[in-house]
Amino acid sequence: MNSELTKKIIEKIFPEKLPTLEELEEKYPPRNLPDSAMVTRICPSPTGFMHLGGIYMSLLCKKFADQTDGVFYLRIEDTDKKRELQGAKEIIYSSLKDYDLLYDKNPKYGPYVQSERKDIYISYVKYLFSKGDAYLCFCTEEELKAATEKQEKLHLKRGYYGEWAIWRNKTEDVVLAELDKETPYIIRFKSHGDCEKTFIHHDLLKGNVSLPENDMDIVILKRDGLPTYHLAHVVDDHLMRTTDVLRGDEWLSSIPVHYDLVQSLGFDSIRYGHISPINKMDGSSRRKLSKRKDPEANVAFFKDKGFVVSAVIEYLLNLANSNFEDWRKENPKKDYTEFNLTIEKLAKSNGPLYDEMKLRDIAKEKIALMTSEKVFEYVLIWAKDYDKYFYNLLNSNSEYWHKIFNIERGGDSIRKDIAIWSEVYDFYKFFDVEKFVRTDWGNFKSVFSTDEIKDILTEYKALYNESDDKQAWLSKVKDLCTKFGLAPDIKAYKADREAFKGHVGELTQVIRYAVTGRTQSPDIYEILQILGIEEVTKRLS
RNA sequence: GGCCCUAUCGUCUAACGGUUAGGACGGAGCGUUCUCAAUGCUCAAAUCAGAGUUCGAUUCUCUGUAGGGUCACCA
Repeated sequence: MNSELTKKIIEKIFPEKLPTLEELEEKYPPRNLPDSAMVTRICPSPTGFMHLGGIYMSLLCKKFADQTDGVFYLRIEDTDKKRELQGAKEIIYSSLKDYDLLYDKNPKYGPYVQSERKDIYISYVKYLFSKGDAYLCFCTEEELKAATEKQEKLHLKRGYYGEWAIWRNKTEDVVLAELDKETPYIIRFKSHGDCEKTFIHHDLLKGNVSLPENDMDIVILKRDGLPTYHLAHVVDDHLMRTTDVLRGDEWLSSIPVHYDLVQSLGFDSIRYGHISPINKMDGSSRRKLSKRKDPEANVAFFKDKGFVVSAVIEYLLNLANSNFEDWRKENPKKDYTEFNLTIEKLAKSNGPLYDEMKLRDIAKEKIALMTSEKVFEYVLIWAKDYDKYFYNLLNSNSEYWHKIFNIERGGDSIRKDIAIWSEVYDFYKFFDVEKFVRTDWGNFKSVFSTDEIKDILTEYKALYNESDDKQAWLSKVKDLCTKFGLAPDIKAYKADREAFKGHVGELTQVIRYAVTGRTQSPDIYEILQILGIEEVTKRLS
């Protein structure tokens, strides 16, 4: 190696003013935390929307940090400027806020946006270059593509390695000549491994994994002067003093590269845990939740639909540690933050299938535990953004809607039929007096004829008294049963089916259908009470 | 194709090498109830296949099979 020429190259390709490694170490000192504290991070790319998997990962990282009095931080990985989308960063910030995933913003370890840390990466690239662990590569994309095709034809491993790494051992004067010609270049890492040999990676989730040593001369600095993920994340995780990296298991196979880089940079190695992503069934095969194909991959989906945030969180927690469900059963009122998440119990099998039924069940459970005030509050917030008509309706008569949401709430048998806020209006639509259309009896199935139904309604209208309590109300209904040949109670009917046309249910069905236009509804007495005598009379006519 | 990961009811998963293989969601049925929801009870439903180790294997080993991941100047 000709050190004079090397120096010349360095002068040519690296800016003069760069922070030195010593300065960086000093600027980002080890964190003053107990040994057991976990420093974790979530590193999304601002490419469009917040993925459910991102929330899942953040939730786990934050919990582990919180449980150990550590630190959870957010780093925006925007080194691919081509894929970056306007406003995407803001979506990340607001999604994390929605899910109450507060992250550390201590400026001491910032900035937390990679494009603002360019000089730092270049310093390390320069360091690698100076020690002979990096080199310039002047290959064009066409050349690389041609090489890959050739490798495929010969059934060889694809990539830039060994004898295929044609710029790996070029002499300085050749490199300098290309630089003089201003040929575009990238910087590659000079790998140290032999892919025939293996080493053991101790994974937090998967245990000991035997992997081949790295022999790939990966790109560390791209043509646009920004680092690749591999280099950037290794540098940042070190300087930000990260202790535990939890990430999708699609990264497991790049561990050899990262390990090689860490060694070469002289960093302490940190712990990695590779988690299987959430899957979805696509025909007969399962696949990762896809941005393009699956609306539920986007966390905004859950907001749109009106899923309670805590339900989504608990669903994810349940996927992470299946004992969460038992804990929740024993501690129905506790906040999920009190649950102790453990790495040992983290599901290490294949990615779970997204199960909306299960999510809905959790959501129903959550809503059932709310007071009517809370329900009102949540519905209002949802409707404000997604259903203006309903929003105005709620505001115009909030007392009325409070009563509606209080139907069969707080007693022994709490209703559990609302899972998402977008279903609320349809469920209680018949309370919308303005829009209520007179019941069409055409499809009504009953033991009674049309004339009999008319009679029932007339008689019922006459004896309905708004001030009756539930007992009085029920006994009046039962009285009417006798008159129309129905059994006042079901037991009597079952004892002697021949003696009656049916039981009390037949009669309440007529009333229900007249008042709500439906054959199914919550407690009919409460509905009558809330609608008020005037409206009831109108609907019974 | 190379390398890596994974394999228990339909789904999410439990089970120091010894259990009638447990729970939850979903499904079915019954009871209760004015309908629905809820609730209570009951039922159906699984260890991928084959070898090996062992007194004994869901659990350990190997082989096969199947699924998933990864092989970018994207993360």
